[in-house]
Amino acid sequence: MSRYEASDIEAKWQKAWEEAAIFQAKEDHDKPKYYVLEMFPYPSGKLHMGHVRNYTMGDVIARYKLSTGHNVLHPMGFDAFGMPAENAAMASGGHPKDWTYSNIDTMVEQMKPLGLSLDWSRMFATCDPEYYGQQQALFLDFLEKGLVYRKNAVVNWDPVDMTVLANEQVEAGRGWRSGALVERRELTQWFFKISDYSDELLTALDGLENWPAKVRLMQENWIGKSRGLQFSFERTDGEEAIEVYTTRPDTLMGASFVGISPDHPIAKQLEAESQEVADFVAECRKGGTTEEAIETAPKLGYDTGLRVRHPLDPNWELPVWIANFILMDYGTGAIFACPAHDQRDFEFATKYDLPIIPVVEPVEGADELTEAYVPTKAEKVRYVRGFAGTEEQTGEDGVNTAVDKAEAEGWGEGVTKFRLRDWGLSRQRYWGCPIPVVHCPDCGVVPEKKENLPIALPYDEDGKAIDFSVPGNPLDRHPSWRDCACPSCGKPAQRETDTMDTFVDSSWYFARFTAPRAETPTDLEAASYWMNVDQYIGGIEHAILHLLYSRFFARAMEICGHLPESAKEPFDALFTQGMVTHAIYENAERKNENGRSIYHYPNEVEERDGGVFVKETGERIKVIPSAKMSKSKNNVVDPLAIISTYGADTARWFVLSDSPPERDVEWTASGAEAAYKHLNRVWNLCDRIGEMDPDAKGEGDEDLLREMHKAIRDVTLGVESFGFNAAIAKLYGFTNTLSKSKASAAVQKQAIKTLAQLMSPMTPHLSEDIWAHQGGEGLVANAPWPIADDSMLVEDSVTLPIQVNGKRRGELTVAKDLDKAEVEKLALAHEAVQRVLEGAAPKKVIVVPGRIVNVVA
RNA sequence: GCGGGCGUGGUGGAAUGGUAGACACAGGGGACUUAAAAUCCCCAGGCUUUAGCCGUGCGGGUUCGAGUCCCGCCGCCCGUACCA
Repeated sequence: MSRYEASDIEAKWQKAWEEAAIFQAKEDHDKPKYYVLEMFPYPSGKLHMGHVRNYTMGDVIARYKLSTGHNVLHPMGFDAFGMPAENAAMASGGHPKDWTYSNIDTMVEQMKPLGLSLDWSRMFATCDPEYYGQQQALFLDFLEKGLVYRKNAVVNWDPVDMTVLANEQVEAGRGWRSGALVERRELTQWFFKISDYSDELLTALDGLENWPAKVRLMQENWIGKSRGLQFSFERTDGEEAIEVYTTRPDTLMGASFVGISPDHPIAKQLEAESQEVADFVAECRKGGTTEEAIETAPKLGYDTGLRVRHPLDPNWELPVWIANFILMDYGTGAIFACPAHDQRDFEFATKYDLPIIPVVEPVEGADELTEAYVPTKAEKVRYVRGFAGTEEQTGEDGVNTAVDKAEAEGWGEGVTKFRLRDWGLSRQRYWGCPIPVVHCPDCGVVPEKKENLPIALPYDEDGKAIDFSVPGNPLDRHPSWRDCACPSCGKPAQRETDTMDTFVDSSWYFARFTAPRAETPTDLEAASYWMNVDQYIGGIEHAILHLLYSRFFARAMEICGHLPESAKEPFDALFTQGMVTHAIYENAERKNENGRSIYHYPNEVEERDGGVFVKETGERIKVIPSAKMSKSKNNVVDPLAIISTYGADTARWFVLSDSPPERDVEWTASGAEAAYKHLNRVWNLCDRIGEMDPDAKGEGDEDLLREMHKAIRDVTLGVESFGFNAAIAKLYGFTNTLSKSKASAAVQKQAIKTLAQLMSPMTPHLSEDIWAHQGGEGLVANAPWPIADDSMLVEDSVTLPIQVNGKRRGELTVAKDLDKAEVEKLALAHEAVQRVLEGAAPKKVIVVPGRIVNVVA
């Protein structure tokens, strides 16, 4: 009997696949194409279990599709620009480029042993000049089509380091390095006009049937289409009126004040005139730029002293307040506040003692307001201070009649607005794709010429390495790179030193994979053949931004002729997988010198006496289950260690087995061990069957074949529906059946070969070995997927549970097609039913054929 | 704050509105062994015992029937436009 030596067989079969080049994708119009893509990783330098799970899922699909006669494209690359490389350069010297490419090498080394069916010949990194040069060409094309423009936008400003901070570099309102209070500051920045596509991106969501409903809903809410009323409040001082937008014009008679954003032109004018206003606005600008920071900040207001007239009653004057929770980016940057029916306005009015005037109340009558009354728009309410429509109507009708009336009377206009803002792509950083424009004193902003692309990042500065020890963007202080000739007039000019948001890099890589070495962004023929991505797999954290930006990019690329019209929605099907988690072991008896918790590695602790303890010191451990793997919590499990102990097949089997793919999976050492034991059982089973006399007769051939066909049906269904954990449960079941079977050698051999095939998407190496051992032809990776024989799946009898009043009381085994009346008769005659009925007639009997009988007593 | 999701034994989880706990892990018992490991077999939601009762985060509702659908809470996770 031989032993299962994973490392031997895995290396052997990986070599065989490579030699046969079976995963290299070529256009082949005789077969249906299938493009499967997992979201490409950031090259952190460490592969983690989340990657393993993500890529294994994609690999199962890719290998299954290969077996079902598809021409498969399954590429891999790296999302290689971004802040961690600059942070590493800051922390330990070196250059982001060296750090990144060395990490990529490491990660490829770590990925190869997994035996993924990837076409490595198509690999690229977004920091390759060949890639980002084509991205610069796309930018120029977009610019020409009017899809790019410049405007002012706010950034996080660290006043001590004098630098722009990313949102994640702001911790509790302070810069992460300097500790200074962060301010919001305006800069001129580049934008993609994604808002041109708001309606289109919204309505097209309906066509994405193979996307999770939750992702479509999240995008729908993010785009945020709303219909409301836009109108003006006349100022009592006769100056320019204040224009507001509201989605609840029906509550206009509950207006308490008019609020403007601290960034509103009127606020800016007052800021210039009054120190008090300037101080207040400065206070408002403290803190980060995130929506969360702004929305959760304590509400601040300043009464400007300005007064406006209510549009429905010229004698009614309302004060104008500057309020920190009003965003200049949305609507007109000014609102009217109705505290009675908006919780934010309610809190503000309570704080500043402004009137709270109810407009609507529940039809059944109102209590005194202790918080804003906010009924849903579909709910029928009583308008006690309405001005349009009937007294009792739904909020929706109230809004519509209010808009109609305003339009008829000429003081307002119904307007559709979107929450979606244009995509700011400028980053004041080095390690990104340079924006290919030049600032010329005479010609202004001039696009770079395409023949000058790529505008490559400088590696050094006058022979010295780029310096990251000082805050700010090294491109800004790099004269020999920054100084250039104007592409238009040839006079001295300066390059744009902002680089692109890394979301730009990931918004078209899927298209580039179809022709990764093309001299243009895409090769239209290759793109037309391979697009769309048939199955895209990635984390739910990308549900909105990455996927929305990619949808926009596909449209913009289509307009510029880089993608066919059919690729406007680039991802036909989307699957969002969960994270890999691991328990955290927190020391329950001790903190470190800074008063922070101490976390222990899994191998530092042991379980005994019903508790968990540190092996060395015996200190008690608090176990926090299912936490996201994180370096700082010491709960990261290294896939390489698992692979070297058990092999890649074990790691692959385990990450798929225990949890539904869309949910988080908890990594447990015992789970990996169990997966390994199972693969050993399969190995031994193969050995045992291989040693049987080929002519040996046995019993139960028919039964084993039936189970085999059921396994084919169930595993196929599981793989096709992303029910990998369910497929694996079936494979456990079938393995147990086979190992107990006394069937003839020929049938057992057929069964183990089928088992190897069914396992091959998950455990490709072991399956190849079994396949070869049992005399299978060629590679199992190329073998056609088994098809279940329907005639073997038919059952002639069925066991029905019998319920009385919805409670299970017994069961009944009957012929499959026995008619309802007969089933009812048998059920009523059942001893358990008789006992409950006590001779009384049932009120009702429900027979669901093939499923259940329920007797209502 | 806002948007989205999730919550089932000791653990991971299964269950087109139709037998809650499949399949595993950990646990208990047994076989094999001088012994152990490995392997194999059996048991196993809780509480009472031959039959029941209680059980899918909490509280309501719809239904012949709810883990599943609806309403209201609680907790955790993701996103919140410069983390990728």
